[in-house]
Order: sequence, then structure tokens, then C-alpha cells
Amino acid sequence: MRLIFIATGEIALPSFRRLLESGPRPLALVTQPDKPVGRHQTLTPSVIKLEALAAGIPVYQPEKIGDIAAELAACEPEILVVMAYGQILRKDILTLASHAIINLHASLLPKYRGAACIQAAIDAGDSETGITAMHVVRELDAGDMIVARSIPIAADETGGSLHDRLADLAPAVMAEALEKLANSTAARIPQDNAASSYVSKLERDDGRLDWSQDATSLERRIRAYDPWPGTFTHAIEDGRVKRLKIFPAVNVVDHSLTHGEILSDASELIVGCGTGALRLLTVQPEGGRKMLAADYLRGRRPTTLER
RNA sequence: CGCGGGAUGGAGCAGCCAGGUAGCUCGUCAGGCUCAUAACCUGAAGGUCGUAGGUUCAAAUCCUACUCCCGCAA
Repeated sequence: MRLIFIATGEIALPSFRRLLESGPRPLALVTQPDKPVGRHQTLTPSVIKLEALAAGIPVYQPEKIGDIAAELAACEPEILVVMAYGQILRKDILTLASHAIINLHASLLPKYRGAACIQAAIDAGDSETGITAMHVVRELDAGDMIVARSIPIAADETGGSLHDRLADLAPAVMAEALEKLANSTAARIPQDNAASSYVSKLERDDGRLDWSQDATSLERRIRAYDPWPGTFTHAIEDGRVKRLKIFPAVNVVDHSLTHGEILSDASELIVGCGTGALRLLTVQPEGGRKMLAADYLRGRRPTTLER
């Protein structure tokens, strides 16, 4: 089967490796251009690109995928497999493959179409999520489904841990979908649009905690948003406002603090929420490194957190 | 050279602006108190104050360069 793989995110890496090992060997990899990363803005290639180069697979990195439509067409692909590419595919790409263009999406569709699907499942308190293989249509993540597999979400699940587990689940879903497409036994299950939801890409600022929410919601959000985009609040130390990053794990505790209020005179960092309170175990003050809350309190005395 | 914060015993910080014997909260070790303890009391060990120069009678503190860590932004 003539196949082109289109992906940027690391979540696609196990699936790409599966193709390298078990076939069908991709004719090409399409991935986003190298982007400046980190404080020093170093141009960094995606891991999947390096993997492709090492395997001798041609790599395309167009600014817009439409720019290479002709080159891709020249490959005469039968199947396009898309996963975490990060670009909307133009119509001329959708019709490029003779057989099908499928997308591997990290949610149980029709829930959580869009970019932040992994975080959304944890944030919502769902008990399970999964990988769905579907046909790509113009509307984002709305195509007919071929196959889906689910995994349970653990009580201490973080966005990072779930990301990795879904990445490992994806190859099996992809393989099943490809096999069914190959022997024409693939189902076309329409999505129930009424039951669908959309979660847009997360920005850093989305990680700002709103202490007026209830403690269980905040606890889930702190897990869901780790490591990206992370969660933070603002603490007042010596009259100065400092950003304070907050990491899992946190404990939901019972305390009659008003939201944003800090329990003082203790080696524990407990913050009041709209309902209940949270004991923060690991934090990172602005300019400092990640540390235990007890260490943070030894040298600094935050008086209040923003509400 | 995108903006900014930081580097001080094992941990987290103060001291720097107005140079003059290194301090706080903990931890560690020893002893004490206690039925007992992560609690309390007493004592002790542990620091080239990131690195290299410079100014000075004298530098953690002032000046210069460099290294490393971190927040923002992208």
C-alpha cells in the first residue's frame, strides 16, 4: 500500500515507528517546519523528522501543505495518514489519495474534537478516553469513524502520562484501520454531531487558576494541564506579585478558607477554593526552580494568592 | 546579543543600595525532657558567599568579563 505519513507531534512517533518496522513503509513524511524553541530560540526539528531522516524517508516541511500538493500527488499515494500535524488540510490535499485519507485522533469522538483533546478528557473528569481513526473531511475531526479503542484514565493521570499512553495505543488503531481499508471491510460510522464538542488549542495563559472554582475541578485541571500548558497563580511576597507555577500532585482537603486565601503558620501550603481547599505539594516560584511546597515556605512567605 | 529574576553550609532564603569577624527557617549529629513523638530544650558539625579579574587598608557587598539555573515572550 502506497502511504504518506503526515504528522508533527510526538504522539505520532510510535505509529510512525510501527510503519517503519511492519509496513507499509511510508513514501514520505510531511511535518511542520522546524520552529524556534526555548529561551534561546534554537531552531529545533521535530523528533519524528529526525526519525524519518534516520530511516531514509523523504521529509517535506512546507509552510503550508498546499505548497507541495504537486509533489505529494507525484508519489501517487493510496492512503494518507494524519496525526497531530497542526495544520488544516486544504481541499486539494483531501482528494490527493486514491483510496482514503484518515486521521488518528486522541479522543473518543465525537467528544473533544480539536487540539486539546487529551487535556480535555482529564479536565472533564472522564473515566476513559482513547484513539479514534476516522476519515478526514473539511470540518475538523468530524469525519466518519472507522475504529476506536479506549483506555481508562487513572486517578493520578496527567496530561503527559495520558499523552504517552495514547501514543502507544495509536499504532494498533492505525493498523486495524489500515487493514480494514485494505480489504474493504472498514466501517463508516457517522459522528453524532449533536453529541460533539470542540476544544481549542491551549495557550500558556489558559493555565491561570481560578481559585473560585471548586477544589476537585482545580485538582483535575492541574493534572490535565501538566506538562502543557502548566498551571500557575500569582502570589504576593513582600508586597511583590510573583508568578507561582503549580504542579501535580495536589490534595483536595477540607478547609474553611475563602478562595485564594493561604493557610499560614504551617509547613503546608493550603489554598482555599470556591468549594474545599487544595494542598499544594510541588511549586515553582518565578526565577526559582521546581521545589517542594515546604521548601518554598521556608524562605518565602506568600501572604495571598490571587483569586 | 528579545525582556526579566537568580547563584550565600544538605534544602529554602536574608544580608548587597549607604564595603569592616556570615545570619534566618529547616535538615543532620550528640545530649536532655517525655509513656511516646514528626513536639519541646541544650549543644555541635558543616560555607572557596557561581568562576576569573579589578578598585580598596578591607569585598558576599562596588566595577568588568564569563559560566550555569529560572520566569516571560516566541
